[in-house]
Amino acid sequence: MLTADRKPSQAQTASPPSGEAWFGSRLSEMQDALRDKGVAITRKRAKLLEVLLSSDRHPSAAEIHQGVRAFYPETSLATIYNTLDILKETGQVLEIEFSASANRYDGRIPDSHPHLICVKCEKVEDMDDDPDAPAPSDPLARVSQATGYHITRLRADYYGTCPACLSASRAAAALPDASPERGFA
Amino acid sequence: MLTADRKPSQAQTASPPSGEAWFGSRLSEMQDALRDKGVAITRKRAKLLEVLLSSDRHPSAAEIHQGVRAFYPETSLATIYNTLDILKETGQVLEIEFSASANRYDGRIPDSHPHLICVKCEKVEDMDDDPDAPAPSDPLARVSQATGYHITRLRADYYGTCPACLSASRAAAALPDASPERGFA
DNA sequence: CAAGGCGATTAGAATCATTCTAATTTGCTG
DNA sequence: CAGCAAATTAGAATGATTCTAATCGCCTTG
Repeated sequence: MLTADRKPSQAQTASPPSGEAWFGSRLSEMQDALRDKGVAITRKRAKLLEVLLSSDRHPSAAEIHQGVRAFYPETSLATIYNTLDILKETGQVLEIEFSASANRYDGRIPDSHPHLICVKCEKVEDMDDDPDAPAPSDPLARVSQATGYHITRLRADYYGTCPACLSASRAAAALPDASPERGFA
Repeated sequence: MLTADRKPSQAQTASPPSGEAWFGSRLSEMQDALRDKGVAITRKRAKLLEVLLSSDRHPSAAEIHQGVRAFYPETSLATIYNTLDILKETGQVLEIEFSASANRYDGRIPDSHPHLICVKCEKVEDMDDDPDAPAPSDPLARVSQATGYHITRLRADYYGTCPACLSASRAAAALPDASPERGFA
């Protein structure tokens, strides 16, 4: 089956595999990743991780900022973005991009996965897509039916390096200091 | 099979079903949609459609602006965004959102579909995913293998209205002028 | 315990895509 | 040709994100 995070009333939640030791283990994973990267885990950064994992609403940078500020009022937004960048680099956080509003962050399931996004209230939910579902048919209809959402749009994008850029960077590896690299995260 | 738009050298292209009458028919579709919406198809708007369909690189608003300006130098960016909004509303254009850089637009295949996005050169290509492919297994590996890209991330998001907002708007329909609606496009 | 060093943090400025605003122009329709 | 609504414009406003340069805090070493 295919499920969306629901209010307590509903059955399966997608995000936390089960709802217990999960928090602690994700937290250590993230901390380990930071340590491996060689950056310090300061109190503010630790709190940021906590806020990120505690929220089930895929918070924005500003929301995380507020959460950290509740404990360390002197925290600047720059610190949030800074730490979020590091977490992105280490694959510990998934950035859900929007152009018209603020990005949202998912620290619970850092791997690529589908989301359910309400275009009205801006809720962002994790989604589980079950491999052994019946008929693939129309994904929009299938997801609508399974989640109770009225799905109108699917966004599926693969990010990577194109063949041309791959060979360009291979060439650059030989004689360093070559072509300009612009690009998406 | 699964293919990406390639330079002339390569085989299948994903976007134009075949490469002939396609342009004209897409153009009429878009124009019809605008007419149905009751908005005028001015010379600038007509040129915008042309620019959008001529480009195979998923242009940004600024790039479209330049393209239209080549013919009507007095065109303002506001007109571009304005028309793009109408096209989005009518489902004639697909917006590919980025937060760190400008959005990109796809007028060739306005329906939801996956894209291949090079994180280095920022190229955006349409992708065809074939239903009768062999093993689903790891989508990243599969797409990498099929396209020559080095795929590192998949973004799959479903957009729609959540159950709560659905019932809220049904209620609002009864007694109009109710709850604030914020939301994504 | 002092000095040095370096990463973390900060406030605020800068950037940049997008949206808004208010005024002007355009192109009908009668 | 008058009148009107839609289209268009320049420029200001917004808002998320990034950058900058200065300060701070903490750890190590002498």
